[in-house]
Amino acid sequence: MADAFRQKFDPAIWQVVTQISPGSVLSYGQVAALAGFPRHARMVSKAMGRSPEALPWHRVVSANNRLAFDQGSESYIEQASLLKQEGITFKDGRLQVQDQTESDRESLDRMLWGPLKD
DNA sequence: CCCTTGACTATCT
DNA sequence: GAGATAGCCAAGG
Repeated sequence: MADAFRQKFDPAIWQVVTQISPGSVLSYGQVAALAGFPRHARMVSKAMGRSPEALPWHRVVSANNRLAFDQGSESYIEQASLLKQEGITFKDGRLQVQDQTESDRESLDRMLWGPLKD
């Protein structure tokens, strides 16, 4: 079937997105990679849309620290609104997030793959 | 099987 | 920084 891929991909994506802590964000590519599917950034959005549970989808943004939607669109406004509620501000369409993304990524690494040895 | 479509990204002008 | 270009890859026509 065509969903052979989804069956593994979707849950993995949801798992990662759910773990993003409030006030921080991850890029589509990072989510895909953390889920174990490098180079599947474009599939992330579709997987989120197929989630049966409500996900903090607004915490997933483009790699350039901008929202993936066109400014002014319904979705853009909604996502921006949700992010602002979490304390994230915007600088001329640019997402102003202090490298909280990094610490977030590290905690995800430990959570999903356990402590790493040096 | 070929072609088009994306809530993508990296790189080069 | 804005465009253009080229990879990327599953899905759907």
